[in-house]
Amino acid sequence: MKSKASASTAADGCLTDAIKAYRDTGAPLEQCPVRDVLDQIGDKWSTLLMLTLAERAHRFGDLRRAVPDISQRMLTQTLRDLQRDGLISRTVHPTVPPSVEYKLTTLGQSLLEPLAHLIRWAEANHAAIRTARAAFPA
Amino acid sequence: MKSKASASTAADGCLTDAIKAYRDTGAPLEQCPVRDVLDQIGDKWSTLLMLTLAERAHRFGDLRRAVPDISQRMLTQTLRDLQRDGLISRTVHPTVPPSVEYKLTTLGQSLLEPLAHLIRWAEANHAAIRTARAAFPA
DNA sequence: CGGGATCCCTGCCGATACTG
DNA sequence: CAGTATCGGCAGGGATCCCG
Repeated sequence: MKSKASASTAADGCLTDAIKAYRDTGAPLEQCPVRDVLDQIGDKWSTLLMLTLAERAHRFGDLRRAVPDISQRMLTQTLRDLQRDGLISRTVHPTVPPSVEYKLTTLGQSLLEPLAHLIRWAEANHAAIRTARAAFPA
Repeated sequence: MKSKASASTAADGCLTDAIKAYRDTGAPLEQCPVRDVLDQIGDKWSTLLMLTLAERAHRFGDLRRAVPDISQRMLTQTLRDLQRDGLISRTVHPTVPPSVEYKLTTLGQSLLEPLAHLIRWAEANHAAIRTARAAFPA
């Protein structure tokens, strides 16, 4: 990595290496890990549910109450997608009425750490973004 | 923060605090910093362009070549949105033919650091995700 | 309680053509 | 070269109803 004497950490150089290295493989761009992961966590609800489950395991109804503005269709679907990718586990307790518990898997918990950085950045810089946005001409 | 003796870092506790603290303010959920930022970087091209610009400043055509599968409509639009949020700068050189240079702002560069964590996670765990995905019943 | 099935609409995004 | 303008598909996602 060429030194750039910038204020940031080692982030600069490493970032695009990932993309370029992948591009050089000739593999279809759609399978790029960065794109694949970002597609998943970039949807409307995944991250929010991950954060909610980071707190503690939740039942279906708990999640609805924790994220009031999600439709149960999207709740079901997002949970299934997260489970499909191995980020959360789904446990059915054969009680009556049924009870289903969702919790993060080890893989899902490992995602929390990079997410935490992003969230801290969001909180720290949200004001700056909103300011820039307001100052921008229509 | 209650100790949980989990394997992860201090991530767990801090994460949801952000959401909950915001929820408690009674402010509209739509203005939650986490949601707002995620909405922006979660779209199809923003992150990819940020990463490309992390390498070096690019002209419009350079970006098209660097990200081959983006339409010029989305390139224009995504660049404008990123500029609007103060993440990149747009400099027009009054040459003929015109030349426009895009580069990260300081704010944009600061976003690279949390993004780098996410990308490293994506690279490290992409295989696990694909495995889980393949093993999941239709 | 925890979903599945269906209807429908918005807006994201691609393709194409045109301009300074 | 660096855009703008317009059209159109279709997938993301909400609302509602139904079921074990």
